Amino acid sequence: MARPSVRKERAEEILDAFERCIVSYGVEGASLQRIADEAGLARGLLRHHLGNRDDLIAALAARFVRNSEAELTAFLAGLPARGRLAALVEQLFDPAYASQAREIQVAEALITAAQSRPELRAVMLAWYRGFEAALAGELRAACPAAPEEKLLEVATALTGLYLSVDSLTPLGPLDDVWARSRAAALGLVAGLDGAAPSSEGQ
Amino acid sequence: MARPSVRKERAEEILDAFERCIVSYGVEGASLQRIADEAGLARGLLRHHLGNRDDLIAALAARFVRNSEAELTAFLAGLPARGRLAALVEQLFDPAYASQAREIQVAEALITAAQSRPELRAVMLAWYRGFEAALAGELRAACPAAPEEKLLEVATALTGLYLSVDSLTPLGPLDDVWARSRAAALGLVAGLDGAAPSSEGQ
DNA sequence: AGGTTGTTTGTCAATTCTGATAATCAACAG
DNA sequence: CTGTTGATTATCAGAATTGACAAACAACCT
Repeated sequence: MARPSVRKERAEEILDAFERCIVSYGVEGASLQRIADEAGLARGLLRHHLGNRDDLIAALAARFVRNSEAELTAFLAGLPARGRLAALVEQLFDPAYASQAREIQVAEALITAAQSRPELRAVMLAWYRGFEAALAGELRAACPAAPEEKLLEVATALTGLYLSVDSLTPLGPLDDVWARSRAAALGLVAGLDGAAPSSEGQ
Repeated sequence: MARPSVRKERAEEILDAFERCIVSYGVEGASLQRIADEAGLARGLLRHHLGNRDDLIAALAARFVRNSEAELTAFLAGLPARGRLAALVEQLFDPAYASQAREIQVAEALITAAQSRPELRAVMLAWYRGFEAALAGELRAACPAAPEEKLLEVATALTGLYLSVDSLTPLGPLDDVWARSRAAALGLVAGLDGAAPSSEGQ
């Protein structure tokens, strides 16, 4: 019938640019003009493809949750069967693997924005709970003998450490913080199967 | 000479309002108008008392570090001699004591802003390092037998958990996250003088 | 070619934000 | 009371932001 649509691609590019701006300026500091410049598009196209500012934020949050859950699933699926938990922590706290650092900074920005945008609250809370639950699931599978509350405790702690270490990236490399967070995370995981740690050390 | 000055008080009120706006909208989303409304003052007075926007941010960051360090010192000084570390963790992760939650959210916002405002980077990095070092000092005094790297590891982890749990407050109460973070923190501290840790160096 | 649909550019007005200055008001000293 | 200094209000112009619309343009179909 008519001209093929690039709407999907453009929408992705715009949301990518939005994320880059959010990392630098926060949600409320990312103006439409900045986003358009960052995406290399005219500002009017943002409106054409995704709507006004609120629509953009809603679209970003929706895509963020969708992609984040997919990445997490893929990440967990890629873990080896043996030494699984160690590998999980190892990669989670590897600054080289931290291409996801931007994702986490976006998450933090969206959580902050939830303070003045209640419609984001449920979305981001569900995201957080999903992340926590996914880690808890891994821990549960690897340490079936550990008490449930202990599993949740470690899952919460791993999530928290992961969030915080990524949120510090604007301050610089901080390799020692990454290393110590990883060491602490390994210690927490090792404490799950008590005196019989399946695989420790690196 | 002349009329007594309220500059100090006004400056404090303005910076308080600035902090409240930052918690809701982030540093770049806190416009001068919003700050003025929040403080109940005319926008012109912000300029009169503290200068332009950059001056305000600089003043806020300076006050934040100053106050935060003073509060931390007072907090540590108020800890009991016996069961000191347990009390420290207990209060650090007590949502009731979380009047400091706003302070931490301000810290996170300033760290985010450091991405686009390099002059904040050194300030906030020093703040973070100071917090970490203060905790490490407490741990060192309480567990002189523990290896230094282990002390730093736990100090980093406690700091990270504390930052992350506060950064989630926009999502709601999350009492379980507080409780589990506290439990994990207590576990980390207990591991310091427990069985000889096979600390894998880095 | 002609028509249809999607894309891009340009422009518009309304609002907000920022920096700056001038004028007004309030407290106090002499 | 009068002058000085600080606090407050009022106002201004320039820039940025946002939402909205219209016209030009490009790709594809019949």
